[in-house]
Amino acid sequence: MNLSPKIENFVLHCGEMGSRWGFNRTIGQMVGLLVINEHPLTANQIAEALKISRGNVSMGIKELQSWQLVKVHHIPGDRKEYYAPNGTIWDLANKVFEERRKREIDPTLTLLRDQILDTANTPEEKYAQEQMQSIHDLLETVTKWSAELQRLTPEQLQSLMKLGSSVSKVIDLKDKLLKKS
Amino acid sequence: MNLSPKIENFVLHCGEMGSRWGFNRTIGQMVGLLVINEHPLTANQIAEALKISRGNVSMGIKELQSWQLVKVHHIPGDRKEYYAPNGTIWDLANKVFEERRKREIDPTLTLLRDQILDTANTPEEKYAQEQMQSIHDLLETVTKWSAELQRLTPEQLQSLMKLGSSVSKVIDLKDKLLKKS
DNA sequence: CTAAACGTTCAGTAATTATTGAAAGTTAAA
DNA sequence: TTTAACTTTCAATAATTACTGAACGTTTAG
Repeated sequence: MNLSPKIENFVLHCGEMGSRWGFNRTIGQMVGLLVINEHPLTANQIAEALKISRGNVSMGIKELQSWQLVKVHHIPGDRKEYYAPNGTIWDLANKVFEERRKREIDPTLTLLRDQILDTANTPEEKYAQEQMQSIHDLLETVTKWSAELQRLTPEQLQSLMKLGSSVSKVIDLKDKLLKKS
Repeated sequence: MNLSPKIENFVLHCGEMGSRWGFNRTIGQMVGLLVINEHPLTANQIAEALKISRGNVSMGIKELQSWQLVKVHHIPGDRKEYYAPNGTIWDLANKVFEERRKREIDPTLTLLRDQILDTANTPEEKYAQEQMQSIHDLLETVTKWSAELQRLTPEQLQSLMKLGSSVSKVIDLKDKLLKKS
């Protein structure tokens, strides 16, 4: 398991990105490695390629499974587990979004709702609640939108983009149609 | 500068979120504190409220300024600097997105483009390039979309959401209109 | 000019997070 | 049942990241 410079470069970059997207560097590299390889890899191959311990691979895989990002393959007559990405690039990105929504946005929305419902005792609390309401509305809007986008196939999205239409134009169209009907 | 339990709760939560959004916990708390307070705060007030050192506040403010998230106020006859959020909640969110795009997405796109243009020497590299192409397309699509969304006011977005229309319906409409014309 | 009031920097240290590797767990072939 | 081939776990430790506080810089009032 020796990586070509090109592929190594990509894998290292995935590591840097991974640490900004909710994983650590090593786990980012693992995803990169799995994505870039056409065939599933064993834990030992991963350890060798990334020069990390076998135990670390095991923990990384566990973490990735909690994000639903990898799936396990088996080869008849072979007891090793072979790991591969759980879906297309698009699927993986969706899963990360979805999981982060669950872990970060949803608890925040709950907290904000609780605070907003509580009565404000002072002018400071009044202002605080208004701000929390803004954050709440923003998060709700963004999550609803991303849910909408996730429903589309990448092809749908791209064909829309390629039409060169801006979303605001589409919204205008929508508004016009609604007024007519 | 003593925080009410309600507000402290919010600020602590911002700390947790901050560490998942590209800052550290303390900086997240600083943003929370500034956002929740109607009036700008001095560095000492921030240090006292969050129970951190004066030096740490200075570093945090510097970091937040590099993200364009705070602005400085001055009161005539007062040498202290007063810090406040640089815009509405919506503005702040946009700035974070924008900054992360610059720092993370753009360099990734550059790397991917370089690799894709390079000639593939082996079948593995061929497959690797295909995957990189997918990632490239995904990132481009997502950034273009988020740019579109950023152009809209929160009101526009929310009114659209409240119509109960899914984006795919809007796309269908768009397609129909294009065929007719 | 001096002192007071503020902001910044950064070396040292504390806190947190990631990794290793040895031990224990699991499975299945012989 | 034993053994070999694999995976998992986790305490110890390494690596990274964040924080403090003292020293220094700057500005202005007296």
